[in-house]
Amino acid sequence: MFQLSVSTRDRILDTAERLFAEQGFHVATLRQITQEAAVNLAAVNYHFGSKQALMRAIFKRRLDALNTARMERLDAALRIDPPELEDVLDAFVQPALAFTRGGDAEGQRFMQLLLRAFADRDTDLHQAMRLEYAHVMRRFADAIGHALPDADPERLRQQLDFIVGALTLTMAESALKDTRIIAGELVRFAAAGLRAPIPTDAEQEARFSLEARS
Amino acid sequence: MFQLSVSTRDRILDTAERLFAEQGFHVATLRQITQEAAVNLAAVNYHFGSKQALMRAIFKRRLDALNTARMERLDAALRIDPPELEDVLDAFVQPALAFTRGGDAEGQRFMQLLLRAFADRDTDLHQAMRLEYAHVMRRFADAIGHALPDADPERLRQQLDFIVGALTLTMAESALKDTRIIAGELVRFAAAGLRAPIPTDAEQEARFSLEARS
DNA sequence: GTCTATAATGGGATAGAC
DNA sequence: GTCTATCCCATTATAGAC
Repeated sequence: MFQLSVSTRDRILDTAERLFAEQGFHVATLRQITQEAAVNLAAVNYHFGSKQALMRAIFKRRLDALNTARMERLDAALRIDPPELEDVLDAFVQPALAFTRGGDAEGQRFMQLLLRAFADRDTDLHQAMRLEYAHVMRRFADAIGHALPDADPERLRQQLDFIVGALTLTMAESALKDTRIIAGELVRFAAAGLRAPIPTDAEQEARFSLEARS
Repeated sequence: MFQLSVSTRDRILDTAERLFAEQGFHVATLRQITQEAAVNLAAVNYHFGSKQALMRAIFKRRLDALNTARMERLDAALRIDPPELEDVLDAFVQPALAFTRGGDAEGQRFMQLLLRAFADRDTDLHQAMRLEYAHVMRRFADAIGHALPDADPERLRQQLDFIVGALTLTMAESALKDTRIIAGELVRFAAAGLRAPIPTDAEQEARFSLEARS
C-alpha cells in the first residue's frame, strides 16, 4: 500500500486482470502474467503472497470502484422522493459499463471477470463477491421499493437478480460499441418488468392448465 | 455409440458432468472423475479420446435435449396464431429447469455448466454453444415477433439475450425448491419488458439530460 | 475393454544471492 | 525489491500387459 514502486505492483494487477478475464484463473499462469507484465516471476509472491491473493486484489479494486460509483448515482437519484424508477435502475446499470477512467474496454473486461466469479460457485471469490454485493443489493432493492411502494420486497430482490443476470451476461458478451445503447435498453426493459402487475390467482390457474395441455 | 458396455461410458459422463459443474473444467481432474465413477483412469481416453472431448460429449447430450424440449413446446405454442407471448416464453424458460427425466437437480447442474460455458469466451465450447443456440434463438425471436407484430426484430434479439442472462444466472444460483416459481416470475417479468413501449426521442432526450446532472 | 505403470510436461511456490 | 535457479508436486496422456 505504501511502497514506493507502485508500478511493478500495478503492472501485475493490470496484466493479470486482462489474462484472467480472457482465459480464466486456472489457464492464465503466473509465468505468462509476469512475462507479459515484464516483471520477475517471483514478484507476484512478493507483492501478493499467492496467485489466489492476486485474484482477490484484482477483484477488490474493481468491485469497490463499481460499488462506489453505483452508490453515488443512487444517492443522486434519491434526492427526489419518491425516486424515479428509471433513475434508480440507471444508477445500477450505467456504472457497470464505464466505472473506470480507462473507458469501456476495462469495464467489459471486468464484466467478464464477474461472470467467471458467478460461475465459480463454492469458491472463496464467489462468497466474497456475494457478500460485497449483498450490501449494495439491499440498498437498491430498498430504493426500488420506494419508487414502487406497492411492490412486494421479496419479489423485488428476486427481480433484481434477473437484472443482474441480464446485465452481467449481456455486458460480457456484447460488442463494445453497443454497450451504451444496450444499457438504456436494459433499463427500459427492467422498468417495465418491475412495474408489471402481479397476476391474480385465477389468471395463474388458467396459465397452468394451459401448460398441462402441451 | 454401439458398444455393449454403455455403463462405463455413462458413469463417466454423469460423474464428469457433476464435477465439471461443481468445480470447473480445469479443477476437476481425470483422476478424481474416474475414481468417483469407479472406472479406470485410462477409460476416459479410451472412450472419449481426451478430457476436452469428454466435455464436448457432456455438453452435446444436454444441449440437444434442452433444444429439443424447447422446440416441442414452442411448436405447441405456435398452434395458436398469433401465439400468446407468455406461451412462447414458457416454452423457452420451463424446459431449462426440468428437461431431463432426472428432475431438477440435473437441470440446475447443467445450468451451472452453461454459465461456465458463457464465461469461457474464446474457447471451442463457447463457440459450439453459440452456434447451437443461434438456431433456437432465431426461432424464438421469430415466434415473439409474431406475438408482438409491432416490435423491432433487432431489438427482440437483444431482449432475448437479457432473458437468457436472467434465466441462466438465476437458475444456476437459486435454491432448488424455488425454480418452478422463479420460472413463472421470469416469464411475467420478461413479458412485461417485451411489451413495453419504445420511448420517443423526446423522452430519451429528457433522460440523458437528467443523467448529466448527476 | 480394462488395467498398471510411467512418460512428458508444466504448474505454484520458495531459498538465497544481490 | 528484484533476480536466478530449483524444489516439489500434480496433471494429461499413453504404452503395453492381460
